[in-house]
Amino acid sequence: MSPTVASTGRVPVTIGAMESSSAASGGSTRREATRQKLYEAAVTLIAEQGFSATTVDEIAERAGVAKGTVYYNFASKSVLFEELLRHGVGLLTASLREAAERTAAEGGNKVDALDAMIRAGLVFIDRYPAFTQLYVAELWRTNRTWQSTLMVVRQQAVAVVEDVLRDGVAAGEFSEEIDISLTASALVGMVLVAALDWKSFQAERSLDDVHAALSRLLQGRVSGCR
Amino acid sequence: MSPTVASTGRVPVTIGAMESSSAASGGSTRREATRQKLYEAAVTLIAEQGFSATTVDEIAERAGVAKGTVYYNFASKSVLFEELLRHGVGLLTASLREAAERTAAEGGNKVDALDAMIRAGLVFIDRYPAFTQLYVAELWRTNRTWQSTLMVVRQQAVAVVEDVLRDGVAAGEFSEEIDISLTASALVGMVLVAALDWKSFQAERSLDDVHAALSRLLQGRVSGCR
DNA sequence: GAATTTGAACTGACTGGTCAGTGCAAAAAC
DNA sequence: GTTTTTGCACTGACCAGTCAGTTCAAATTC
Repeated sequence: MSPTVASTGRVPVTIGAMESSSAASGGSTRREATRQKLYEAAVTLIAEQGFSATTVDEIAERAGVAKGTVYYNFASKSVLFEELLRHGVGLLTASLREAAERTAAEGGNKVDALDAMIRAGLVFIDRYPAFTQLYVAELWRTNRTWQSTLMVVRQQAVAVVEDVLRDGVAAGEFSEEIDISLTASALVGMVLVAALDWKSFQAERSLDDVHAALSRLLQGRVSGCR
Repeated sequence: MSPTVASTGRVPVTIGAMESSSAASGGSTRREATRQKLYEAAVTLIAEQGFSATTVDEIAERAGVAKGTVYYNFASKSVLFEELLRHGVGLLTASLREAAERTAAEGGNKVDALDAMIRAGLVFIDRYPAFTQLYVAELWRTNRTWQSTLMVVRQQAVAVVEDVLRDGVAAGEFSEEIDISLTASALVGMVLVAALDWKSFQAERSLDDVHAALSRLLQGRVSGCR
């Protein structure tokens, strides 16, 4: 699973191994490896500086690859970015869905499922902080070429949360009066911002600390609970 | 309060009137007016495209001003941006603090104060969506010239929420076990993301709808409340 | 199994264009 | 007459994308 990367002492910001056309055949693993390196280089640079401020030369240099290679592997700078987005959000939604299904299999209720998804979200952000940062920075922008990609990808992620809320209402666990989509957004925001603040400003805290704080908030154990 | 803007049919994205050195003296209002126009132009363009992708020529053009005027009024493109940030967050914190103080004066408890601040946050985002968007996009970035400005400004805003939480714990209204800073971050995130999603993807909803959904979440009336 | 061919992968110098910031003389506003 | 704005030409740096050429491992031929 972990990619075979050259010996940079950098923090692993891997966006996971890509399995696509070359799964069964022992075929072009080389190409996948360079694409992976480019993803890793691009994700941190763009998270730090933004898309426009990051040059293709920088990405190539950090990936340890010539500029031409970038264009051999991706049609353009924004295509590279779009594929990075799609790939990263794919990992996130898979992880969220897995968390929800796991609690269901273990006989947990829907609050447990939400709680497990919060943890899965935190684990994801803990592992891929740069990706998360970049995602948040681009999500609400308009007028950009990858806008449609972003919309699709956002909907995938939010839908997982919405599904759990819907099931919870159907099962009588949540009030019928909750607004599914607004509540889902709010929950996502809660996790996203708390986690980014955690990573940026108090990195010394443990994941369990953050999870505990968010759980408390979710279960209304902060504000009295009438 | 509402600025005297030229006759563009554009949505008012004003960042409020600036009172600084020219408060008492009836002095150079003219200069302030062009600065205001530049803020308005810059905030929407940067929100849409990002800082680096926005050119000074564009800003000048949208403000209906010559390029030279931009540099007559601001030392550089990033100085313009920094002052925009400081100014906008100043408005936000003032509004949050005012909401908290108003409920206190009316004899409300701390949950009421939080609720009022949620509403104040929503009202702010409703009025200045572009500013909010731009703020979120930049907040967690590192390695940029205005990083320190951003940190200061963030701390101001979060501190208002933290103060209310601290008071609530002291008054025995909130559990002693809550983590002040993490909870504050989470609450801010809840409002921020829900509101941005509202403005971006379901602009037809009313502010009251959004407020109601967030209130419910705050008071734990979503997840059973045991 | 040595010699030769093939082609996917990669390279990096180069091009055409863009943009932040400057300089300044003249006009307008106050 | 001072402050502010205008218009516009100019510079130097920077950058996305191109392309002719290189590399090398595997396939093919003899």
